[in-house]
Amino acid sequence: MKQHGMLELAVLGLLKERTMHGYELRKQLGTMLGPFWQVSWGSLYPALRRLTKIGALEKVAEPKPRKTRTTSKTVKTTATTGRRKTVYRITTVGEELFSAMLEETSTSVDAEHFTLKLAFFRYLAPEARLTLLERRRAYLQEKLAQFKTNLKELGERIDSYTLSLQNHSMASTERDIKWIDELITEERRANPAPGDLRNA
Amino acid sequence: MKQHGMLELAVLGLLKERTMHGYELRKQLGTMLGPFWQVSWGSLYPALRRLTKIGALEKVAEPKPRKTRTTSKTVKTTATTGRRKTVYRITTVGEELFSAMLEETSTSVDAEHFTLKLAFFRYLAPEARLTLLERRRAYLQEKLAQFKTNLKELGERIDSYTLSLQNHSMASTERDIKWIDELITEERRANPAPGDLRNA
DNA sequence: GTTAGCATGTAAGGAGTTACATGATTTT
DNA sequence: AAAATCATGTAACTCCTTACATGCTAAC
Repeated sequence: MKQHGMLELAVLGLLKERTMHGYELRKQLGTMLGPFWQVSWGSLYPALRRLTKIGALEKVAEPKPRKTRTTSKTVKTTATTGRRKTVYRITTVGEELFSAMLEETSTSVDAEHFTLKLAFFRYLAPEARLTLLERRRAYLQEKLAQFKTNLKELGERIDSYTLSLQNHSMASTERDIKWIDELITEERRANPAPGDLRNA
Repeated sequence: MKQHGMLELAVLGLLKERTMHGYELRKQLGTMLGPFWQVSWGSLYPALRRLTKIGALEKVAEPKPRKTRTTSKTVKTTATTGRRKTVYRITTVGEELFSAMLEETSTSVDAEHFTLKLAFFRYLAPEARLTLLERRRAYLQEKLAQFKTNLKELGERIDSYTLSLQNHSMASTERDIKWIDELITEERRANPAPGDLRNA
């Protein structure tokens, strides 16, 4: 039971839709979560092994050891090196692990965790979605308050670059909050809470 | 010669202004770079030791070993444990290290590095500032293009959450670019390049 | 026939975190 | 006198990256 494991959550989530091999997985990661999310081979492949070892994934197509017809030299059967497309499929264990990780609300407040979970929101129950959105909102609001305190403390003795930085960061945070608000509104509209008599 | 060492750069930069002890340093870090930048003790204190060891910092006020008047029990001189406010000062070596790290353009393209360097922009030469700004701009533009490619590739089969995420991220990136543009404009206005005849 | 992209992995290490451990000083 | 906050540090660990190492396959 890992606390973090963002990569593992992402991998499991992608494999829920269809089987894929490592190389493909990496590209999909970039397309789904945006171009800032780039994983290296050095972390992806070990993650796949780990997940396979604990039974969350299984190899669907063993890379058939093939005879290397290396332009008629020595025809050697490269059993260990005969690797080509190790395709992975998620298991029942994996599905459960995915759900557990997705539902764990404790760590999901920072930008990266939140972004990742949002990408798999459709797998979450409506109430869990709202919880997450509200936690994220509260976190951002807290940071916003800290920005304001900072600016007062810094007062005059602050150079133009730092000031510009603070202002830009604050504005970004404010827009993030507005965006979360939109998501919350939309969420409530689609899944009204029991007892919510807004459209009576 | 570390490639990264963001923390060390930040510490040196703050100590350029005035001497500080660890605890104070941590708070200043938060106020200067925004509330998202929180370092833990477990990384700050080791960093201070490292910097001291290589001669970039020096302890300005040894924590005087004092007699612990522990309510008249055994009056023991706690020499090793008698620690209270280890104040650090930057040395000439440290100043040079700071400049070297700040001027190193290679790694400063991601958000965190860029933010950090911007906070110390006044210590950079105008040309170096422009170089950094333009590198960051190019990086963001590249990411923006990737966003657009992604959206085309994903096409229809994308859920509303992921779509919202992509759109928000793209909009953020676009605003970041605009902000950089403003910084560039302001920079050129304040320090016109030789041969720039804009205000002839 | 050689470059570019596909495909998989390992070893070493960097940068930081959490949890632990201790004690002083100030505020309530 | 208790609680909060100031203050410093260590050990173990996590997650990820870079650099290395290998080889296939398609395109030009």
